[in-house]
Amino acid sequence: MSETADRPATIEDVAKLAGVSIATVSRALRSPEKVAESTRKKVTAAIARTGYTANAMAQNLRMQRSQMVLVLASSIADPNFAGILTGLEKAANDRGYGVLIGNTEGTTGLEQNYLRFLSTGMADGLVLLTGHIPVAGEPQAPLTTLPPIVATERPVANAEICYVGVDDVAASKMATEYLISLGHRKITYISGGPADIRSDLRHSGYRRGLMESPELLRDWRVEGEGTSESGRAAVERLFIKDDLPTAFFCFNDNTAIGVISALQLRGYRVPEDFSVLGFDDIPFANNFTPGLTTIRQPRHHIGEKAMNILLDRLANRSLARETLLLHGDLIVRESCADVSRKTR
Amino acid sequence: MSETADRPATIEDVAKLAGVSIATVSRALRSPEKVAESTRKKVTAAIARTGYTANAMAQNLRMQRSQMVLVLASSIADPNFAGILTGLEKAANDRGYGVLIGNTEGTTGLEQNYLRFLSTGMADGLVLLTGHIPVAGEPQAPLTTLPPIVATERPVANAEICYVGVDDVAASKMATEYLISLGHRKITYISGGPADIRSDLRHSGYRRGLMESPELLRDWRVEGEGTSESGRAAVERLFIKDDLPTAFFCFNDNTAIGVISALQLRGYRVPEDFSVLGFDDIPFANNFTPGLTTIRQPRHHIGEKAMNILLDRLANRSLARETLLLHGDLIVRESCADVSRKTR
DNA sequence: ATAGGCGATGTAAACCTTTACATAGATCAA
DNA sequence: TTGATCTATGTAAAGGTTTACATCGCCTAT
Repeated sequence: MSETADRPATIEDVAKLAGVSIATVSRALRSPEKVAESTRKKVTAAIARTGYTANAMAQNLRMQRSQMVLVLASSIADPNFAGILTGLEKAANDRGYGVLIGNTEGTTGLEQNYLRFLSTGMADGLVLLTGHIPVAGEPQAPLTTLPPIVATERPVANAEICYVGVDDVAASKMATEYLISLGHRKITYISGGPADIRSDLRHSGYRRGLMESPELLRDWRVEGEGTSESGRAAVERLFIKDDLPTAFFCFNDNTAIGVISALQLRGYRVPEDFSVLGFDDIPFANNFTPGLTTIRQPRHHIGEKAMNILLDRLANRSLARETLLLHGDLIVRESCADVSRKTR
Repeated sequence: MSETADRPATIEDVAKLAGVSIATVSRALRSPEKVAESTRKKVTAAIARTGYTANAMAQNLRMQRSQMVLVLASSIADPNFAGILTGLEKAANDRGYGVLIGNTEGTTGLEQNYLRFLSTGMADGLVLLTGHIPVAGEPQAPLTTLPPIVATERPVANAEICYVGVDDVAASKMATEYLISLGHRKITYISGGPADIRSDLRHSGYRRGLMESPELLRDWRVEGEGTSESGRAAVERLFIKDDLPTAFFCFNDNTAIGVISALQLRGYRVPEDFSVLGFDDIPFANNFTPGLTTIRQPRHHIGEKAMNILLDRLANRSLARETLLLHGDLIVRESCADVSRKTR
């Protein structure tokens, strides 16, 4: 196919071969209706012969954009990350954009560093999974003017930023109501730590669920950190106090797994002795024994929506803030049981 | 800090402010030793005042590179992916490169599409986690000349391509010897499917482990697919045949988890009745009950090494093929027991 | 005193596109 | 026939860098 060239073919090579000017070649590619049928054919043929592909750097320089989006995440290893990234990536790819990833590990130093992609024009927009607006710092340019941003996974506190995520409140309310419907009357909420906004949202959803029958149920929050260790620890603290619920609604699946294993370690069975309900539906929830009853986050969908909103804003320069809360499904597996079957 | 400008400052703005030519500004940044101390100071001051950051597109166009690497993976959700990506990402970032990710989902269509980053010069190099060289196809430029490539996670068959990964053979041999040392004499290997080269490597490591005492042990391979479902299915087939091992060495942790849950479902206990050993040490292996004894892949390290090799090649244009096999550690948890304690 | 050398800086080309504007030819109406 | 209109194409500028080469002082050695 391509000419025997060490250096990739340029638009000029194509023009020469087709016997036209480079402007015509460019037009033949970008706005074919502006060039005569016959000429278009000649150009197409020349492109095929030379194996020409437009140089993205030159295009982007000229057009003042990069067709690239920066995704900033505090932990790539987070079980939710892969699913969201898949969605982000698909939507971006469908619209000719590329996804650049930046793993901040929660440090502002790395975060700073990734902002270079923004300040140098290497990325046109930003997807935030960190939960906070990147801090402007010394070493790099101050980024006085941030590009279009959309947050996913976790909302950004105190900021007018687009957000796409699961409807934490509604989903948690649904989860709690489900536990109530199974006959549970003593339900604790194991939190995800004070720093995580989502934990508060889920807590408030839980409280709304309880309000259905306020005379019977008490708002009972136990602190966790969103890890399975913290789930275990929470259970231990409850046992020490000797005040036990019949059901646990956990901030996330990791916590739920910790809770279950702590209970099992003490010789109790789930769901026969205690019911445990998680959040996220991480890939592993189904492989765990017992299968985890949980709220499924539509991760892929979340990612897709988020990217599409970002790219829309990039295209329109529309600045309307938009918040999109997606429905989370209750996935019933084996970790919750009707309280009447409780044997303890 | 920065001038009140709608448009980002260019090198020209800096030059004007500092009273020098743009060449001098460029030199002050890229080869400071070539410019007089006094001038350098003026330039630095001007840069600070304008908030100048060099335009990456212009730089890259001029220098004929992009400082970007494309990572092609068949599944972002693979439990090994996150760890490797973290390593790739860190090494790239340390050396001023960005990581562009492409999720092929195993389809050649998407794969094709991502190659545009290569043919347009948007990426300088390629990290392959797909296990095969991308196929040259119609729609995009034929990519007659592939950029520097390095494979990780899984080697590329029949190709002279750099590879960085865990030493499957050695690690599997070690795993098998460990089972033997626990007194097991009937050990099956549950494979990862015929298409996966790594499965064969691990199988051959397993066989080498058996060779220590060939008179006692038989090479016993059962087909799986690397999923927990396939692990479950493999166990069921063995029960139907009524020919059971005392220990299972599984292609990966997912399979091992499937094997264990199938055994538990039939009322057996692990490790009391059967020992099960996995591979990968996925993040979940530690949260499973029983804790999974497995081989740990040094994912982060693998990613780092792979990226560094790629960037070295990018810098030197050295074409020497290099294969780097990293040591995998045996992580002893609870899923394997001494056969003398077997109760069945 | 003067040639030669050296250090610091400027000039301009090159990297590869896109696109506003200019031009040329054709068609058409009066 | 002539001017107007329209279509197809070419010319050249612009986008922001880097860097080879030219230039210009100044210092030093003869």
